[in-house]
Amino acid sequence: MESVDFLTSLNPSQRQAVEHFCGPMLVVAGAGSGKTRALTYRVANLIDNHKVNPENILAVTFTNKAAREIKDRIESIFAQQQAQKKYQKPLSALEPAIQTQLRSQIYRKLTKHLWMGTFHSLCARILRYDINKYQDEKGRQWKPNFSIFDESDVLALVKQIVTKTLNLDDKKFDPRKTRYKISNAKNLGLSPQQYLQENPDYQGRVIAEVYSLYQDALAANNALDFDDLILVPVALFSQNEQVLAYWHQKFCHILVDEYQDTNRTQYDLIRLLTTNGEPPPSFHNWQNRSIFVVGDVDQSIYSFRMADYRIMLEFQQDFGDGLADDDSRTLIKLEENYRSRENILEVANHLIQNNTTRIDKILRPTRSPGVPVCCHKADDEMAEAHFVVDQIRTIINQNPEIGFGSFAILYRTNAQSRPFEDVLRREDVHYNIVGGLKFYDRREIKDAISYLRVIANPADTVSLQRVINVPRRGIGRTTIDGLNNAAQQLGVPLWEIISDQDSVNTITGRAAKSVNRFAQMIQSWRDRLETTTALDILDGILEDSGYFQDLKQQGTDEADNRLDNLRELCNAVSQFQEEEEDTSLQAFLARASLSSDLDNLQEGQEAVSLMTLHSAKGLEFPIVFLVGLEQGLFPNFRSINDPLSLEEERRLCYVGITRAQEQLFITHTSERRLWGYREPCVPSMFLAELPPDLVRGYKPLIRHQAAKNTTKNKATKGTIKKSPQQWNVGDRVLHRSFGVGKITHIFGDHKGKLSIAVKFQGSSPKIINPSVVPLESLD
DNA sequence: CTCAAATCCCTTTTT
DNA sequence: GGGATTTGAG
Repeated sequence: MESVDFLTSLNPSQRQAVEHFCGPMLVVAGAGSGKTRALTYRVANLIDNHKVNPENILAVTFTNKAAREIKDRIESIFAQQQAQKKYQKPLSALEPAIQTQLRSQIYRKLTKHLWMGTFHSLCARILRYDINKYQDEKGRQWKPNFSIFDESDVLALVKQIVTKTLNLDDKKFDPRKTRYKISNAKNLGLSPQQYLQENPDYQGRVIAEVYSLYQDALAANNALDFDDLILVPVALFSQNEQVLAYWHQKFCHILVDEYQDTNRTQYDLIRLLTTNGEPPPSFHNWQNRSIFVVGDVDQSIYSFRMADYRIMLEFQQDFGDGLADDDSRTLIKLEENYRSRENILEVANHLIQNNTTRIDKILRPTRSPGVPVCCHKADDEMAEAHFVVDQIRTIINQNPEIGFGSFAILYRTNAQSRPFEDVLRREDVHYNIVGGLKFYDRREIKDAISYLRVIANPADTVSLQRVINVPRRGIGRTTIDGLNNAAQQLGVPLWEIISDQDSVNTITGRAAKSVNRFAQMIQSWRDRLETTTALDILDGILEDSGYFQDLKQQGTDEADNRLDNLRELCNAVSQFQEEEEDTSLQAFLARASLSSDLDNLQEGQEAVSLMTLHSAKGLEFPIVFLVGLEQGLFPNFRSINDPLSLEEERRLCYVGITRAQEQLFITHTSERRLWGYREPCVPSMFLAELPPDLVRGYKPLIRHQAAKNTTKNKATKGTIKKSPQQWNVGDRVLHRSFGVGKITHIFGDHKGKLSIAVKFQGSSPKIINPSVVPLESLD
């Protein structure tokens, strides 16, 4: 096979990343620098030029959508290649039928065998094979037909444990906060016992107790939560050498996207798979093996779920050669931005300079300046929405070639979407909203999924209780309590009682007949599990259970809507059956639990996109509206007093700005309805941190004078308080939030921007630009 | 056992 | 303002 010609379209750094074969590699890739392209081509290159078997490649992406897109692109690359080879024509010049045929050949031969997806979906797949080999420290075990509990299932369990089992004051131990603490513990890789050791105080003891009971409950339901999907493989790999060895040998080439947003447990997983759990130097045998990670510390925005960008900063020490950036052979920087107009990029660069925790990295524009960034102040959230929609209309009227799909409205919180939805709907503009109340969170969908879960996993008592009386079949509280009691006494899942006619007849009264009929219905579908498709099971159970009939009978608009949603669910199942290799009910349930709203966002649909800044990560749009830039909203009030959180908010803002290709609008309001009350709003502090000469429509009130001076003379910028300061390695300095630190490096003048590395007590070294972030010398 | 009214969170961000 | 959960009457 001739070499792949896609390499010629890359810049030298990208090409270096793509052609890297064995050994470790860290790619520091700024926003819009073509990192997804590098990742895609690298996989293609491994297969094509290095003859790596696709089965031996593990690629972790941040969303399922990204995985699907990368697979599609790889398919295109090889289909293109085959078209040239077989027909001496470009792919697009061939008959559609031939094109499809080529693509499906590539799919069967190559992309189907790639292990590509999110940490969660890949781990769920691994567990499907091996979870029966796992036992936790308390002897809890799971079976391969485990359920994946979503956030509401999990919260209900924790709530029950806190208020019922332990009879605690739920004011003192808020189930939500307790759940969050358990999740954080899991993301740090801590078991209940380990958590207890680290938190021996009263509160820690209680949380550890809840955590342990919570694990009991999960095990009793043969269920895992999201965090377990990663934690269990890590624990399994740590306790079972053979299992680890198998997966280590299988995954020779590992790629991780968005590495700055991995957490400790995810890192442990990657480390184990890469090193087979062996300490250095023995794992430094990189023959036919690589670990390739891509990320950007400036875009780390998931610390609330325990993501830790220090993991990325430590890559060179962990896996790489540990040399300084310029000397390192295991580090590549992608610093050219191909996405945004220069003006937009400069605004982003200027903002992010205010952060202290950064990697020394610059992002160079490759595109012409374009129009200035536009800032608009609206009276309230309705006026803000009207402004945005007016702008969209105006732009489209002036440029008929631009479609609605070119626009995105990005906000900090999901709650901000409502006014935009209202105005867009009233103005008859198509829009696509990501997040908020998700499809799989709707009541009827959860009911249907619960039926399927009960069929797939008899131990899933949570789902069983959800559907046992839906629709109403006369099985009420007292009946369920009685059955539950019996199950608890015997220490068996509720299903064991329900499925035994004698038990049911003894325990319950009037309802016995209904319970027996229900149990028989579930069992009859379970018997057909192996021989019936997922779609037939879903359709069958919704019919048998009377769920469809109940909704049809109601005849309300709401019921009709629910019926539509259920039909949509059936469509999702049938689409799944067409797409996937493993069409089992369990595989579908895993996909349903792990798919995000974002995964369904179709491109090319001419609709305005609405989503949170977090959801927008990794996406790009020609025209972006960044809305609600108000102090307390963005940055969010919970972050304002914590310097580290505030920096994360700023990174979030940076992510938002760098989504825009051609034009960026920023809006804020004078007042806004919050919980039904009108609250006055102060412009976000981030607005004052943008370069005034590149932003039209915003005059910072406080720093106006200073801003004017600095733009006139860039060389003196930032030395606001003092005359030029001399910094030396070893100096002790004071930072307003990190306290006292010691200078460890001085990075020379870069375009007149000085960077110094400072080690503060209790944190990793920070790169600081002293002309932007005030530092006081103590020597 | 079912339904409607009262109450009680809520708003960070998500796989 | 609004949606989920809980309470109390029939």
